[in-house]
Amino acid sequence: MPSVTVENYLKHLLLLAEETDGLVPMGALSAALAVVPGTVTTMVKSLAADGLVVHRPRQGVKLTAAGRRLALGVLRKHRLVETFLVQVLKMHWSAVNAEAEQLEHAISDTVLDRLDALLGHPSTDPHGDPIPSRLGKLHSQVYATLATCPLARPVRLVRITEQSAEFLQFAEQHGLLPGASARVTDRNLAAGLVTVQRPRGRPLALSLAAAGRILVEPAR
Amino acid sequence: MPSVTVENYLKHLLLLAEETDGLVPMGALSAALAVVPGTVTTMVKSLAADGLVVHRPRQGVKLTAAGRRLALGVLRKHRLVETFLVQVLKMHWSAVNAEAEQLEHAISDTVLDRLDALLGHPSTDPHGDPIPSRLGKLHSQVYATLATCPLARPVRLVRITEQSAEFLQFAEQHGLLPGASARVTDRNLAAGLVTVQRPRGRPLALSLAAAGRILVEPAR
DNA sequence: CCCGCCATTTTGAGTAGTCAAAATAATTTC
DNA sequence: GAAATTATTTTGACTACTCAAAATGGCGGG
Repeated sequence: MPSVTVENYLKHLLLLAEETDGLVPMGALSAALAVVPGTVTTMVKSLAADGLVVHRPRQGVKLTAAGRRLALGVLRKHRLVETFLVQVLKMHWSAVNAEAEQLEHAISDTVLDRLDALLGHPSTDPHGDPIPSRLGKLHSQVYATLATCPLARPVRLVRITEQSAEFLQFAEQHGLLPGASARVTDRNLAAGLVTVQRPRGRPLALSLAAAGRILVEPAR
Repeated sequence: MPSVTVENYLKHLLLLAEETDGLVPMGALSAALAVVPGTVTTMVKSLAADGLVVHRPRQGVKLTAAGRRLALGVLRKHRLVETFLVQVLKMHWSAVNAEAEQLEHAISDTVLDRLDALLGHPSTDPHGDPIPSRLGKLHSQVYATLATCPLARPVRLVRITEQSAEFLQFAEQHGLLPGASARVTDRNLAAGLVTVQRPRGRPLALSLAAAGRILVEPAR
């Protein structure tokens, strides 16, 4: 049975792999886990010895098939627990990430399956992030973001890829929830500013970085 | 924040204190936690240094007020989680102890309060064990058991103080659930045997030890 | 009163995970 | 192409928890 620590290394590796697409640099992992780089090196070598990752020294790490399978299991627990906390316990979506961080390591597969059924086998969590299936399929679609979508066209928000409670509260405050409609009216690369327009709302300015965390699809 | 290990030491100490009423011998704790006695000695000394227990060398341990408060918190989580697993997720009561053993260390007070409200603030868990209140009150009543109650009088089962899945399945098989009615028709101390009669059932023989784990109150 | 038994404590050692800081590579800069 | 910067790895040390096995203390039986 993998330890809590191992599960966290694998989970973050999976999350970082989505972005960096290939080898994850040690520094990125170190930052994500909030441990010093030396610790990551040590730990990654032991994960490699267990066949969960491959380590290219001085270059980075990536998951093996076995490591990915484990990581998907943890991610599934995390996102199903989040969904439960919001839908059944009526918690605020900005608070559930921290809670799920703990519970994902304590919940058994048996309990998870019951939870899944209770929730009606949801395919995304409250942030719009896809929930891996029991078999470890992750229907990860490539979406545009508010930083990259066409100007002036109506879009629907599908996913907020940022977990910090502050950001999520800010997003909600301005109606930027999964499912909402909007339109990017202006994008100023030089200033790093994006202006979005919500139906019946005033224009809202976002940093390019923030806009890049909000995934959208064409409306209608 | 106390570690999982510390929480387990304190919880088992609380449970054992109910039985031994006073100082818990090191050996009992060692057996309950499934670690060698030397480990318990070391650990208890460090708990004592933190003011969570008092250690009388060569005699035993007991909780301080601070230790008891923490232990009651853990027990509350354990029993509320068990109740949730049975009532909401419809799990079998013989399986939930093992699950709760894990979850009790991962669930926050916030989530716990919501769970408590969702369940309607129950006062006992599915085994009939009392759930400590949020303030740490444990309405522990003194009950008779099938090994000590008057002969021939109708009684109602209120609580099964044994968590092993095998025992619980056996109990259920014969209708020995909290809430059920029964009558002790015979008690043979020499043979260590108790005979109980359920309404519309055949007489059932139990060991004295098993009978002592089933708490009852006078029916009606 | 001493012997032996049992529970407990001590001692020495191991595992998992972590940090601080020095050593080493790789990459960029000039 | 040497020097400087930055990422990574090594080394040595620490914490929390555990076990095995030897030492100790208390107690009942003779």
